[in-house]
Amino acid sequence: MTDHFYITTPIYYVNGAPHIGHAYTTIVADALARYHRLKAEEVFFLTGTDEHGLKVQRAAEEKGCTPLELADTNSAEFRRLFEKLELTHDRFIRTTEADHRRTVEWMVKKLLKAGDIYLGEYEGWYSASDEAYYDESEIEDGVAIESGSPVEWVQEKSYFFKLSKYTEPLLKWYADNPTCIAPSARHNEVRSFVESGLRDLSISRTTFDWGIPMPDDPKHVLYVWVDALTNYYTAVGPFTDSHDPSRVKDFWPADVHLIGKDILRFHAVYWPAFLMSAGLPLPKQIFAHGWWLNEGVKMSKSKGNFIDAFDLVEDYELDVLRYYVLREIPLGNDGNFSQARVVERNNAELADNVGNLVNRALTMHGRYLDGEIPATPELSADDDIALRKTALETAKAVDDAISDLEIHRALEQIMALSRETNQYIQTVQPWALHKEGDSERLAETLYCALEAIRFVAVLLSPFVPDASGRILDGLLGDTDGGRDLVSLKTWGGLPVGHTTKKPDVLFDKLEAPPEPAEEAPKAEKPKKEKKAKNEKKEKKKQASQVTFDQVMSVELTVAQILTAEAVEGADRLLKLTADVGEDAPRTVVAGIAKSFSPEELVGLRVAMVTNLKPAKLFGIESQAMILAAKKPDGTMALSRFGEDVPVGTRIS
RNA sequence: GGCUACAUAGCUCAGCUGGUUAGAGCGAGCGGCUCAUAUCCGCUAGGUCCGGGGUUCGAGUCCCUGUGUAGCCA
Repeated sequence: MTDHFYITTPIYYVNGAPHIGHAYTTIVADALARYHRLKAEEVFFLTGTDEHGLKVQRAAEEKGCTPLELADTNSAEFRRLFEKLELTHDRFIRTTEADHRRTVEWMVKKLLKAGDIYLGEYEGWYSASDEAYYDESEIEDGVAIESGSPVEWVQEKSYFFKLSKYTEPLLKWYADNPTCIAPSARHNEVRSFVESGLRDLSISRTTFDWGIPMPDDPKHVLYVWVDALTNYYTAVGPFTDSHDPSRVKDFWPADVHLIGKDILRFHAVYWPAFLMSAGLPLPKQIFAHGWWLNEGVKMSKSKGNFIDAFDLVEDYELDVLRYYVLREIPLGNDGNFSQARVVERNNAELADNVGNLVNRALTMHGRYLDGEIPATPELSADDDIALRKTALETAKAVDDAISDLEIHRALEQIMALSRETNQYIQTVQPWALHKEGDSERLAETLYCALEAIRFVAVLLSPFVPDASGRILDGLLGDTDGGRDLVSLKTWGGLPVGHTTKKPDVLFDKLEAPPEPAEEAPKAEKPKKEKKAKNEKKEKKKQASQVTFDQVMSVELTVAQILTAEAVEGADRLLKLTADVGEDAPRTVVAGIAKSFSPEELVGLRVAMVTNLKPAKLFGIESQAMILAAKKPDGTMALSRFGEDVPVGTRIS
């Protein structure tokens, strides 16, 4: 029987532009979906948009269009993004679609039938822009403390769901299924929340009408959660137009609801309670991932520093973007999105490690064996056997890591295999075998290297699909098989006699982004210019080139630091005096106090610019400039000279 | 204020139920190869495992406590 795998992302609220968070969740889900397809499982990957609610209704009023028109427009943006990201969702669901409405109505009727819904009255401080009620303690001066948005006292009839009734069943579910909420810290968090007692949940509103009406009481529309959460059931459920009865059987319950940590409670408490009430099986896992910081700074509406999802697509190759976000942090942790780190990961791991491996191996294969894949060797050499062992173990380790949703670990394992294959080549030295004319051993070693590369490429393909595909195309051409995870159960899957073809450069090396100016205030992110990548690169190149004369116009001198002291009131400045080979020492103010104490500087011989126009800093005239390198972690390093270089020596 | 995590090499982190000289990647230093995208390979890093107390023959690994950070709750 074929295994089935059902993975969902949240549906995204059509209120505002897609940002890195939307892209991230959906890329992760896409990678997992691709992985399971590669295991020959049947996969259903669902994403979509949440389109009802007061905020959309109001925004539409302001724009002078209908809520549906606004939803159409904004939902299309998400679809456009996912198309650009080349995501492989099986359905993009919209809560305004007819089958979803049918499903929600069915769901509410189930809850009614279970006796879990009653009409009550809700009142409280309500913020329309947050679509949330706030507790008295969360209000200050008429605004919600957390979001800063205005609140008003609202009183309305409302239907309630008897959430309180499910306190014990939920606790039992958590206890019986230790991984149903992940990571484990989230499991604890949810459990302790539920242990503290649950209040019934208001599920309808009368203050707006953009939503799915309450069955038999259309004055009420269903408030966000019953509507939105139910989408997961809609997509594989019995009310879709296709009415394929096997689908709900095969795909329900979901294997993973992937979510951001901000909506954990709704998924880990409300949703299972609804399902219990409706008599449906509960999801196998709800996994809450973390958030990205923008260069170390938390993204927020008030700061306006969200990383625009379309900018990401513009700035990076898809493979590189995917690899970075999947590799850099464990799913579940917060992470820091740093351009410098993207470059490091790309250059060190994708380009130098994998890219160069493929290139060197296929070059030798083409040159030494005319690109023809030799007969599968019986392995006898220790090196060969060890490589095979690592390859097979890596495939297993990757599978284990993925089933725990430890994608970063899976990628780490794949990188280790690539690294070991480089080591293998270095050890067996095919070029030497070629020179010696040992064609038998040469064929064996190249076979092993290429087969290991096949493992790397297949394993990498859910995460870095384009480059992996190109490696496999080069290796396998249009021969059958060898491209899926099933083919990695055994070693020796290369098509014997087939002629390989070296792919074009797999991963371009990227240039490190310029360091942000030392003293520049943390301003909003500068508007990104959306030039073609090549054009950008070319520009950078030109800007970074100077003429010989320009270089020579800078007077660089070896100087010895004589004294050093802190500058009062400036935490990164030091006042130095330095012998530059002139009659009198010069005074220099240098911005290196964060990295060096005055004591450790005295006596050092360093490089200084000695014809820089003097400048006053904190009232002290600086008569030269010390050269320092700022490392990625922000600390500084000085160029240093030994005692053998006389003070005052010109550097050129 | 309550609860729950976390605090390990310059950086990012592994270290399961306690047990020989605490690991990886990156960065840095040195050396080697030349098939390769100035790539690759090898060696080197001597880190109070946040501070303090305790349990134990033995603790980074368990307990208590202090400090710091994060999340959830009130």
